[in-house]
Parts: sequence; structure tokens; C-alpha cells
Amino acid sequence: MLDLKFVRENSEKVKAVCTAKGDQADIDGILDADVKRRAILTEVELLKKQRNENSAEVARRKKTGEDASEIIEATQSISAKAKELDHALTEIENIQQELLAKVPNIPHDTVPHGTSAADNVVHSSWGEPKTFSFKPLDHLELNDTLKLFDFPRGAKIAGSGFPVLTGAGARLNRALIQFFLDTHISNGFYEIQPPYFVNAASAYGTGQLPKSQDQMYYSNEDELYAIPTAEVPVTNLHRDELFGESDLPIKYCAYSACFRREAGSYGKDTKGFLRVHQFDKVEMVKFVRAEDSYAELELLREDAERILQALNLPYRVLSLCDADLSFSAAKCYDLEVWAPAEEKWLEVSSVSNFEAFQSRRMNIRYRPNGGDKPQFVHTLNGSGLATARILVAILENYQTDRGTVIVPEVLRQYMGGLEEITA
RNA sequence: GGAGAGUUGCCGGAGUGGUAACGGAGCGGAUUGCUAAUCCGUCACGGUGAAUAACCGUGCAUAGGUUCGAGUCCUAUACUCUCCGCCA
Repeated sequence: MLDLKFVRENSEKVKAVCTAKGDQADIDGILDADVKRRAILTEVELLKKQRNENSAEVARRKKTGEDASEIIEATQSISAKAKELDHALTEIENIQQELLAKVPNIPHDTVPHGTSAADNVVHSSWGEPKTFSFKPLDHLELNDTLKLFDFPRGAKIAGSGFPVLTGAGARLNRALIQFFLDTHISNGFYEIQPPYFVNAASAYGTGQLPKSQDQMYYSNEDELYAIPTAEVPVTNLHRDELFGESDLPIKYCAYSACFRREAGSYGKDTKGFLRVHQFDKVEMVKFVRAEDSYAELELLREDAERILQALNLPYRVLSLCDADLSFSAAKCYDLEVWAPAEEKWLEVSSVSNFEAFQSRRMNIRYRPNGGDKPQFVHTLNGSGLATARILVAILENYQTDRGTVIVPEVLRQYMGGLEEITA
């Protein structure tokens, strides 16, 4: 969420950002509500002041035994009027908050301009896209003989897009999770195992609500949302908390299953693991001082990149343009791995700086050294990484002409020393 | 699922209708010189304002209600703890 004062003072810029993102946020509605809100507020505060003074006078008279009935009677109408205006105020505040909660974040100055994902800028790349002396099989074809996962049975017991991992596939997936976590821990991240369901306040805090409600699984009975990423519970760990400056930065890593309805994306990336309703991901989350957040973003990107380097998977880094930036992000890098059979880049990680957009919603602040006023922390997160697409990338990149798959070296210790997955 | 207790500022903690004690931490200041002590000050959010001045309003889990006035009384909800039941 943006600062109301910022919107008030920079309304043209905010409108321009909304246009660039193709967002329909009602900025004029916010400004309009703001004028009304402040007018009512001034009026109601005056009434309350009068009421408080009268009440004090009643208290004084009762103490001395004087008659107070006249003041009491006069104050009744003041109170009634104040209550009426309070209701009007709440109403306009709610309208304003609702509108404000739908305004996307402002992109950082270093974010490239564009009109679609096609305008994302390649920031850097690592490794050479792998070539084969034979025609590489895609992950589904490899699976025909290797039996690493079972989509038909997943569809039978749950539904389309719910994979079942089997045998070496399950073990490889688990090895990836272990490897990711261990790597992050040795890089100074603190491990968290969060709940997989969150309440509405948490989903609102990270920005899934209100705009992306239809992308989350929801239990009506319990009013709980299945998490689309560990970012949601982990960032909300510190909702409504106040840090000391010396507590920062805080670096967490967390494994969780992730659940996404993917409403509206039917027909896109429907093949196998490319887009599924449930997958595993290790997420990194940081809470930092405002002045450090862009340096921390680069460090976070490097932390994510290191994983791909260790797996020896060629990748490129995109800096997302303003049109492609997600709702809450001020700047975002996507890491994409080359999939030689698909012959395309697969997004395996998103590393974002949200600045104070989330912390303002969640009320996460720190008190600067010197005892100054509390300030909002900046929050960042990055996937490090999601296993589904990494699984695809490993199978395609590490396949042999025998139809087997070599286990990347760093994963072998997590797979009982297994070097090659065979039929 | 049943019964009971509780939720107050950064932390601890008092307060049963008259406008949030007290203690501690952190920070700022003063003072004394020896790894510290002592004293003073210091909650947050919002409104009016050029203002980091001043004034005002709001905030005691959340949302309502009663009242001239609510931390305190009433209703609902959430969460925490204890006991019982059931169960991994």
C-alpha cells in the first residue's frame, strides 16, 4: 500500500504508474474521499472536544454537589451528532482504504519502461544453453521410462495440475529442497517452517488480498487461505511489530508447499510441471532498513543465482519492466533457466524489493538508532527456488542419449549417492 | 467438542464509571570521572500548521452497544493459557 500523503502529493505520478501497469486504480476517488474525510474529521474532532469539556464539567459539578442536568442534556445532542459523523467518517475511511489497497506499487527509477513482458531487459546471463548430439526429450517423454511422476493418478485423486512424485522423482524433489535450505542456511538465512494456511489479514499484508483473491484456495468454513508462497506467512511473522535498528537485517528461508488456483491461465504452459496447482518452493525473505534495500536486492539475487550455478544450469536474469512488474513490487528480477527440449526459458525465481509497500500494510517498523520516530522496514523476497520447474530443467539438461538422467553432483549426497537415474 | 481464566505502550504490570499508576529496556540530556552509578526527559497514530512549534482528536485484543463520560458495564468475535473429552 502506498502512503496516503504520497498519493495526495504525487497524484499525477501515481496515475501514470497505473496507466503503465494497465491498472484501473481509482486515484481521483481516493483524493475525493480524502477531501471529504478530512472535512468530517475536523468537524467531529471539534464536537468531541466540546463533549470532553462538558463531561469534565459534569464530573466537577457532581463532586461539589452542583446540578449538572442542564449540561448533560446539552451534551446529549453533541454526542449524538458526533456519533453520526463518526459513522460517516468510518464509511468514507473504508471506501478510501479499499481504493488505496488496490493501487499498485511505484516502480523504482532503475526499472525499465515497457508495455509488456516482451520489454523486460536481460540483466545478465550465466553459462551456455546446452546443446545435444541427439534430439533431447522433454520431461514428460523422459518420464515415460523413468517413472518419476504420475499426472494421471494425481488428476484421479485430486485434480488436473496436482502432480504425484514417485520413486527417484520424489527423492530428487526432496533432495532439491534439502539442498536449497542447507545452502541458504550456510549463507546466513534462518530457517522457518510456516503454516500452509493463513488468515485474511496475512493475505492482505503481503498484497494477495484484495486483488488476487481468486488465485488462492480458500476454506470458507475456517476463513483460511492456502498459501501461494511461503512469502505470505513468513513476511507476516512480524506483522504489527517494532524492531530496533540493530535487529536488522533479518534473513529468513522457508520451505513450503505452494498452492495456486491459476484461474484465468488455462491453456498456458499446461504441459506437465510447467504450471501446476501445487508445488514445492524454498523462499527467502528479508526485512531491512530503507536505505539498504536496493543493495540487499542485489545480494538476494546473487543468493538465488548461486543455487543455479551450483546445479550448473544455464540461466539468464531479467529486470522486469514496469508493465510486467507485479502489484506489490517496486523492482523485480526474474531468473530463467534454459530448457533445451522445450526450447524456451523457464522462470524459476523472482527476486523482488517491495520497499515499504508490504510493511505499511502489515505495520512492520523499526526504531532508528538515536530514538527517532519508527520507520517502516523494507521487505524483500526471492524464490530460492521452486522445485517444479527446476525438476524440468534438470531432467532436460542432464539427460543422456540412453534416456537416463545424471544426478547433479551437489544433489547426490541427498540421494544416497545416486549418480544416475535409470529406468 | 465442553468448562474456566486471561488479552493494557518496546517489555513487565496496576487500574470495577470521572478521562491510563508504577517498574524495566532503549534513546536523548544533565552530573559525577573509571568498564558504571545517579538525576531529568521520552508511547503511537491522525487532524490543523511553514514547522522536527503549539493546539486538538483517537488508541487499553477486534467490532458494536449503554452513558454527559467506558480500560472499567453489556453483546458478539478472535487469540492465549489451564483442565476434561477425542485424536495424530
